[in-house]
Amino acid sequence: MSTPARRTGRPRSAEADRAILGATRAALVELGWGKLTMGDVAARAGVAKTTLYRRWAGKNELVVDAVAAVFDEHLEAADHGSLRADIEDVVVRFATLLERPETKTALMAVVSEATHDEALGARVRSAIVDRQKRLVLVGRERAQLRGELPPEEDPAAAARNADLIFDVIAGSVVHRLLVSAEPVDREWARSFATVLLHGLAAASSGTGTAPAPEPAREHRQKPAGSV
Amino acid sequence: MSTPARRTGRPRSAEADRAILGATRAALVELGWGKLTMGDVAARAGVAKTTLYRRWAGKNELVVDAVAAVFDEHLEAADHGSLRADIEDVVVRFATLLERPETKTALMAVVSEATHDEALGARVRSAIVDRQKRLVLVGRERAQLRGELPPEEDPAAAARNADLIFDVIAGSVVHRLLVSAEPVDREWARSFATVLLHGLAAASSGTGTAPAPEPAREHRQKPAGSV
Amino acid sequence: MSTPARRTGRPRSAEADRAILGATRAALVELGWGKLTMGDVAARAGVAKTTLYRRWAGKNELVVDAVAAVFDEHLEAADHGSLRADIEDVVVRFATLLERPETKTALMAVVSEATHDEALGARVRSAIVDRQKRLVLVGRERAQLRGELPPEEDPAAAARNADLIFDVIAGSVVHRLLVSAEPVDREWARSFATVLLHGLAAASSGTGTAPAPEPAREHRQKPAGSV
Amino acid sequence: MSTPARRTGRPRSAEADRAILGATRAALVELGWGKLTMGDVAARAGVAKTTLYRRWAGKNELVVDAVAAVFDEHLEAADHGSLRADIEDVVVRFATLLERPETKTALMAVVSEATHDEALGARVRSAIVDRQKRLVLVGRERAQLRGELPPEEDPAAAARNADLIFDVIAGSVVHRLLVSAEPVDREWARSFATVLLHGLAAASSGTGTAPAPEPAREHRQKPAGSV
DNA sequence: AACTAATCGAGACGGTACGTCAGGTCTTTTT
DNA sequence: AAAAAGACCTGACGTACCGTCTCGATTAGTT
Repeated sequence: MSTPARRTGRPRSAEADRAILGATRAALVELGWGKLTMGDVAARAGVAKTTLYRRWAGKNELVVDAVAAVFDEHLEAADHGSLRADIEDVVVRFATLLERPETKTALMAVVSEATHDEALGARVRSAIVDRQKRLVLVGRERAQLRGELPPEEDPAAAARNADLIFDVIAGSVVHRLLVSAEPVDREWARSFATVLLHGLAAASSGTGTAPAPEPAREHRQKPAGSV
Repeated sequence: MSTPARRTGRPRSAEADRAILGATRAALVELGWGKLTMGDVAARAGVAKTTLYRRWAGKNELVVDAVAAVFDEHLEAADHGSLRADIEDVVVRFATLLERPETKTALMAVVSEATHDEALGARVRSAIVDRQKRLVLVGRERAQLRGELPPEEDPAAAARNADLIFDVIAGSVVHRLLVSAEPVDREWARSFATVLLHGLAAASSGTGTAPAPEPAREHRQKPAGSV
Repeated sequence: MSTPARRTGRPRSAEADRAILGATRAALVELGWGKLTMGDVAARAGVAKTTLYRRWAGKNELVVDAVAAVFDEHLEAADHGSLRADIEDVVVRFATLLERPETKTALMAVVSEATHDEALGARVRSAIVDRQKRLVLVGRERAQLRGELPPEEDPAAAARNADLIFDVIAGSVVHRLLVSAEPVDREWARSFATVLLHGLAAASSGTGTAPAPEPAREHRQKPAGSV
Repeated sequence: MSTPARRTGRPRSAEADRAILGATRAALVELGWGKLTMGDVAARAGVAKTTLYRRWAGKNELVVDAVAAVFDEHLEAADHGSLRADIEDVVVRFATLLERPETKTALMAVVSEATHDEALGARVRSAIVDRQKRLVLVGRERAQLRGELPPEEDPAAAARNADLIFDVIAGSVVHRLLVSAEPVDREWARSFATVLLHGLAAASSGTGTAPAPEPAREHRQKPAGSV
């Protein structure tokens, strides 16, 4: 039933697929996105260039698949007993993953290409991004079961909310690591979790207004320019 | 005294610099990062390729400078009377900027390259990223003057905090737009501001612990769409 | 046994070879050596530059081969019934060949380059020069059969002699045409043949001494150093 | 009358001229014609490129002048007591000159360029070639004084004859050295002189016919391939 | 002694060609 | 039919020289 109508001729080597993806990751580590070439990957995999192009449309597609596998392997959401712990954990996990040399460049490069190639964008989202979003959903559900967050009522709102949270988490970590080029350590993760936790609570409680921020009585004598 | 030791030989044409950066931006709009070539930029600027290479080491460096000018022009922090309004405004401004065709790809591409070229990374930060960080500092100060946020006590903590906030804002917007490929509209800006506002309050007050999250009793009366 | 180990992969296009050499000759005619560029040749031949470089190391090598073909086509030694007629004929033929626009510059340019590129020199000799030397050998043999010249006894001396004669003929014609820039017409050919014919007779007869040159009666009263 | 209307302004440095020509020769030795660049010559001479172009139109003109000086220095016709000795001597002298690395390439290169630049051709002839022709004239006159050659009667024929002899001598030596790439040693010079001497005698005596070449009795049974 | 005009060094400039490299396609033989 | 091998076209790369063009700084000769 699943076997897709066995065709005539020599079947594609499954071995080759593995070798190619492996070679791609290895090349990414050694050379980075920019210097990685199809010819080089083919040579590393002990495969002809033709074989590569028979399976992937180009460099972008190949790299997306090669990197997707790495993401799949390393993103699991363990239950740490509290929402804060779960957030901190997922932040650190994601950061660790992004610090691997093969993902570091590849992700940004592929995202960059995706800005003018809608098909590639879709592939990136389905193969890499969306599977991470699952973590947010799982984490929220756990928090709700624990009573740390209120249950959802409107499914659409819930989805929007999850998207927002996901963009905040993933975006912040990526920006910290790849743009600011600063480490995501335990301390940063804790600070970030603090911000997020309070934001989350407010968003979930529907508070559309600013919190009464600790009366903040008389700081106004503070001179400008203090930054 | 300031004149930087007037050297011998024909001085570099300032005109050329302007023409090249302009041509680079034009080419970015028309072709995007990937299709932009040094030869094309030179031709558009009415300049020899060598003149380009005499001033910039390569495509990356050139694009960083060209894009930096755009950022400089469009990032100003107007005072909107409240921290929430200021946040929403900066988010929308930044998103608008990122949606321009010349910045869209260019930024990510350059960040991607910067992951294996430290000098380029430094250039990106000093020419583009750090100047945006100013907005965060200005906004915070205003909020403090308004009494919306408490004054800083530990300068180091203040700096760390500003960095965090900056990564959260910039990262979230970038991720939303370029990775998730969803629009940053007024509504999203509002939701994001809500999250950030509460997180900010908590972070500023030094609350390292989870908020007593509004005992989560009765959120259910809240209508949907609240994020 | 002769088949040179038929290899795998796409074989080189013989068509391309022909097109390239043809294009090179055409370009030489139109532009001359100096203005001929690899890119232009490739374009004329409807071939990629890389294909050119895959087969020839550079302009020099390419031109040698292209010119060699012309020489091959146009140098044949017809039997004109006498040594004098044969010499005159070969001189005129060679001159005609050298006056063709594609050979004119090309030959000297390549020789010039060969003075500091031994491999190129060897190529020039094997592809162009040595095949002309054949004409000398054939002509001498015919003359010997006719009884115009004595047979050779020492093979080594014979070879040396042929080399000498060849250098004299080729060198004189080249110098007349390309250095002195005077035409090689029937009259010049006749004068040259006269000189060579007598010299040949003396050299062949082994006469190492000057001929008794028409007693040369009494010019010696003329004072020396008059110039 | 000779002073060319002394103009105002700073006069050209005679020192520079010397330095440039010297540097050109040095560069020719080290790099050969092809790799010699104007910029390099200027640098070696400690002079700006502008200074070079103010005095010479280009590489060709510069090299012609640089090489001409070398020829001038080294070509003198000493009287060796006999026509044969004079011929051998001039052949060896010329060969020695042509074997110098700076003349070797330069001469052919310049001749090659001259084939499509008439002005350059004229310059080459007046600066280099024609001054060598003098040697032929001097040698012939001496030989006539010695009684080795008959005096000239028709001045036009005499000039034609001198041109022929000159092309034969210079051409043969150049061809031997630069095309055949064989040495011009004493032995070769002797063989060449033998050929020329007899040819000269015949040409001078107006003998337009072949010599009776030593009856050449019965060599015809000689098998082919003897060369 | 001041003026004038050409030269000098330095080096940037617009060009042209170089030879190389990667992307992707096509053709051949082998499996 | 798919695979390995490798030639092919396209197009950009970054470099090297070309010959020209500013510059500011020297030099003579002229006023």
